[in-house]
Amino acid sequence: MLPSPIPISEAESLVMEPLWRESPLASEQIVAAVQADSDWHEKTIRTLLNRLLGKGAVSAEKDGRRYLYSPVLSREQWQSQESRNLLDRVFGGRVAPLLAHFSRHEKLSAKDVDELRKLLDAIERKEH
Amino acid sequence: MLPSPIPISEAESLVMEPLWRESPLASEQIVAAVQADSDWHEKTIRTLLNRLLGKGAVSAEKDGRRYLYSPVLSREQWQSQESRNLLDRVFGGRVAPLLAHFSRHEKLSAKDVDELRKLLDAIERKEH
DNA sequence: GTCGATGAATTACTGACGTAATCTGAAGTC
DNA sequence: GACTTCAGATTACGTCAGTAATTCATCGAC
Repeated sequence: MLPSPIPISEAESLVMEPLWRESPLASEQIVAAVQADSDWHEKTIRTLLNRLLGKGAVSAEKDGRRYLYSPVLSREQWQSQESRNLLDRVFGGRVAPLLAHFSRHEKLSAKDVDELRKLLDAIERKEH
Repeated sequence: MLPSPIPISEAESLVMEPLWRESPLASEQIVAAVQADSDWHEKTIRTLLNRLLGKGAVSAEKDGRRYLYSPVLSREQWQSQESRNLLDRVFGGRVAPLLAHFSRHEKLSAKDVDELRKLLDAIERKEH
């Protein structure tokens, strides 16, 4: 069974960020890390952390007087959720139109193009 | 100057759908078209249409006793907005990781792969 | 064993969104 | 011209997200 999607908001994803880089972390460390990239109030960050806990997107283990938090939702799972959501909502669930869109509207560097070509090669080799 | 983004909600995008297929349309036609794909109440659809008007995502021109509506935000512009939003929020603004993600996690048909190869060829030819 | 600090839990407020119901004004009907 | 009808405009209401402030519980300091 695929991991059932855990929807998190954009603000919540920014609180996941430090946990995706390193875990477990104490809330104080999370607050510090998030504040390095934003001007959110400590209270705000703790609220978001608690909501993530409520949703099951992070877990907490008691460490003496405080908790240590770890991600349950992985960054990859989240990226999958969000990508699939865009795909379904905006491109009728089909990948090719999305990629065509990107190739038309986003500047792809020569390096991007090269990398993509290698990806395609790898996919074809896998299919045969 | 790029068209400034007009954020619309998911429900609103479903009301744009018939207008993207054909325009202008009277509200009654829009209601009928949306109801073909959903069970929303007529009032709900008209409310969404009005919000879209307020946001400037559609325009209205008087036609006797009623209005005819046309999209201002094109489907392509909307797809661009949403794609860029995903890219920035989830993939740090870089295209390659997004595509790598798709190639790893989404099933691409042989036809998709072929199509993509052609796109890459076209891009390279344009760049030289 | 009381007091303050500090983390966690609870509560709060605003705006947007989903989902309508109600009100209004003009156009057609009798 | 009063009455109905219907499109559009206004108002409503619960929920969730963003952004906190407030309260509670516990642990260490005196």
